[in-house]
Amino acid sequence: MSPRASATRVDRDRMTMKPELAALITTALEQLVSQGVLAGLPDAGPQIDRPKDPSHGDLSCNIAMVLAKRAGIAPRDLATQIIDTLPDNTLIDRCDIAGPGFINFFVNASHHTAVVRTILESGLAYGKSNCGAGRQVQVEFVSANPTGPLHVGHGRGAAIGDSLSRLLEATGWSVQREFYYNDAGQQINNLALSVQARGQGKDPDHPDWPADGYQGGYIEDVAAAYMAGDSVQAADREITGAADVDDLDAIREFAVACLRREQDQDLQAFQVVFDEYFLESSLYDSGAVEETVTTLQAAGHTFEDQDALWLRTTDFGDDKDRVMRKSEGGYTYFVPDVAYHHSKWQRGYQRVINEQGADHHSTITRVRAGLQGLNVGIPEGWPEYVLHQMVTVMREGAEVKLSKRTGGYVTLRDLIDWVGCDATRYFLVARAPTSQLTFDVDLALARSNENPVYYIQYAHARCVSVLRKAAEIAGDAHVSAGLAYLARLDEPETLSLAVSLGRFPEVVANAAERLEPHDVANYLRELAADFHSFYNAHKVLEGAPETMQARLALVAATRQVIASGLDLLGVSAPDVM
RNA sequence: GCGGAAUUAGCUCAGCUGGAUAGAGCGCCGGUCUACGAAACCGGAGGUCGCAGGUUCGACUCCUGCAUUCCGCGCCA
Repeated sequence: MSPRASATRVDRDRMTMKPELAALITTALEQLVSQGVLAGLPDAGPQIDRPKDPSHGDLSCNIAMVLAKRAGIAPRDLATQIIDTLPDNTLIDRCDIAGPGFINFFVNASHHTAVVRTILESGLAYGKSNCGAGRQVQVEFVSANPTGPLHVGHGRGAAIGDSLSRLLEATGWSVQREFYYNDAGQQINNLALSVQARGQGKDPDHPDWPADGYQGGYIEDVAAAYMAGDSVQAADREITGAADVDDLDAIREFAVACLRREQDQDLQAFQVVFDEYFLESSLYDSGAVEETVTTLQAAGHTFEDQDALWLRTTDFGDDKDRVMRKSEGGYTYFVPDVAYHHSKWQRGYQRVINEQGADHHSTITRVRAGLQGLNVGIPEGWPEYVLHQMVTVMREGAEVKLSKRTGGYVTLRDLIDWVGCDATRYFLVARAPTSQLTFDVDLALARSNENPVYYIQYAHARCVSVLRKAAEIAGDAHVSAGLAYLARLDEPETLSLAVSLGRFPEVVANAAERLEPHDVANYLRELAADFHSFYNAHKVLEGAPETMQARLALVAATRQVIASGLDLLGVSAPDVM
């Protein structure tokens, strides 16, 4: 286990009752060692799980089965000895030995409900941790070419990348969000030629239409604006159309600005904000591309063949060598890619995560190989990658393949227009990145519990509604008063909700460590279900005042956790729906 | 052909980095509102975790092979 992973584990466990139990078990094991029953302690601490089946207790431990062989004792016998040796404590009410040798622990109910106080006292800090310890991490995502509107795949990247960033921030990392902007290279020429052709009144059926031209309707809009002399204000530039159909440079600049502006607006509507847009063109301007080539040459990793310059990427695990400089003199895309990642390293990011579509997966080996070839001390597995699979869009039972704006692919803007920002973000982030995603537009619009976004948001709105009603009677006093009566929270549905609330810090830490934001989405679905069950089983605003106040505190804590969890996904937590 | 990802209920998907009788939602069947928000809740039926081996106290999870699907595989980006 790496030092980092080990630090993470300790940090995560500190926030739950797991470490308390782990400490008790470790004490017992030490005792057994001193008695000569065990030869030594295990390398890692005892593994403690939350059983799925309630009859197996609140926590369980497999340590007896792990140590049985080495100790020469039957697992169940060893389990008995461990239980008998456990120090006195208030955490565990009782424990069982089950199956082949599991030790099942039943936690005292007060430890479950105590989390309500913790949540209300910590507020927004509940669920956060500090295993990042303020270290820097860069997350690069979206990085779309400025040749058209963002498509649904970019949307998935935006949702995952931004949520990852939020998770890392919540676990103590200092995150920089970066968008790599491919504003140089052949595809930009194709863009300029396409706009020019439209400016000349040609359409894609015209015999002189550029070979790799972009055919979408948005090209016509750009051409019309350029010829009309419109001004375009994008985040990093303002350009006025020169209206000269022969000036390809002016067209290029104008078109890039137009599409940059459109992407900016899409991302704004999606509530995703970047700290830095890194321009590919700057790598040429600064000489970084040239420098990359000469460094790789000096390091002896290149060779010339058929008038081209090659990098021996096979030295670093690639299946074949790659061309760096084409025989006609230009560089392949992979050279600026290496220069770009080198710049990340030079900027001091010892940890970098690239969120990309899985269709780019073959560049990973190449980029890493190029970075190794530079021989500047970059670790082999640097940078990290999170790859997401394709997205298909379904509507009324059929796949949607056409979009008005592009003439082809469905855009992120289409999705936002159809179902709103919240539902779009939730659905795009709620599935494991490695699985292909079917985005069902009708499902995202449904207002029932088949739609998890509304299901979770509805739970939040319900909490707010109850709290509002209680406040009309006695202000906020009820909630704080309830902390004195948490022992009243003793029904199964109520305890189950409290247990779920207590899991939140583990879920956040684990999702951040595994770089899997969908864990949070799944957790929120379960938490909302627990809340709805509790809500239907027990009237909050009725019964004994002490019970009511305790339940109000529980509701306030639930509201807090749902809001925090939704925020990690970039989804709003409405008070009313 | 090579590389990557996937394969779990009729459908869409989880499965906590090896644990106990594999879970949700939808759909299907049956219940619950003169209402703290029914956008909700409760119950039922539904599975050979693609197939075959292996590793071990224990495999949906790890390893090997096979099958199927998707994505890449240019001196394009």
